[in-house]
Amino acid sequence: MSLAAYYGDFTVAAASENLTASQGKTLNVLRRGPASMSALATTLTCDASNMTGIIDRLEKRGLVRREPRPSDRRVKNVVLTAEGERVIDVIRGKMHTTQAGLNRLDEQERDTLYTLLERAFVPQDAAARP
Amino acid sequence: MSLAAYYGDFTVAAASENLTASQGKTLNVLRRGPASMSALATTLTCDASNMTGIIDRLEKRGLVRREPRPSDRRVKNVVLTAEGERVIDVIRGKMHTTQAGLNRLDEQERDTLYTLLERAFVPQDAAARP
DNA sequence: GCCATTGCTTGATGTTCTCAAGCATCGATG
DNA sequence: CATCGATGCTTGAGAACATCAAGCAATGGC
Repeated sequence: MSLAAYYGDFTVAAASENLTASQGKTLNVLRRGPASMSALATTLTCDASNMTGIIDRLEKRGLVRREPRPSDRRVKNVVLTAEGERVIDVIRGKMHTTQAGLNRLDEQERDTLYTLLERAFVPQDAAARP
Repeated sequence: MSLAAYYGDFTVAAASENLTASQGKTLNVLRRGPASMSALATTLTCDASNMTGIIDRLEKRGLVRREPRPSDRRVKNVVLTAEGERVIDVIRGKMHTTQAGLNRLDEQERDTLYTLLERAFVPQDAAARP
């Protein structure tokens, strides 16, 4: 199935940087900007207690940083470090299959695809380009 | 990101039937017909030893059956049981978000979307309709 | 100040995932 | 045939992931 191809590819690319799929997805979400633990959990549709462990491991490797949010001291803002940014860029660059797949379409077709996906699946949020 | 929405939805639907995402994906693949352990592992981009455990648990719940392949006694063919078919149908029916998203497109747009996805991501296989 | 709510963490339990190792079968080659 | 490399699956160990219940700290309304 089409979408599985995308995720399989992402998993392989993430693994090449010694990251699990969940860690890769988390970095990918953080590319858009800092987010609280609960916001990450919501986006990745998992329990908040789950994010604690994932962020723990990413932080231990210096890819991510927990910062307090002054306006609400309960909240931890998770931020990509420079190294984290580098790693997620490398991963995205390595997604050969997806890139090759998208290259099979011309520019106008790619635009159409993105527009349709956006309308179908993203009610609230800006579209992310695979 | 658009594709994450699809999988989040699938995860929730699978959980409502007390299945994990991996178990749900496995049943979903088997909808197309029986497959060997290694074929499943390839499709789901994971290790063969991984499938053993997943199929073990699905089999214990009667959703799936291992059958020997007479032409090659090393191979185990994994087959959906009637109950397994019922469960995966329920799950697919529960994917409200995806359904609602696709309903936001008219028929011609859906066709375009499927065609583009197919051309971009599925070189070898028939297209699967989400 | 009280108290329900929210945000995050901890601990327990089961599942997933990967790797290395193992056993059985197959197919080809001598 | 007999052997031997390759293939299909399983097992076991160790890490990560997932979910739930419980807990603590901070918040905001009363």
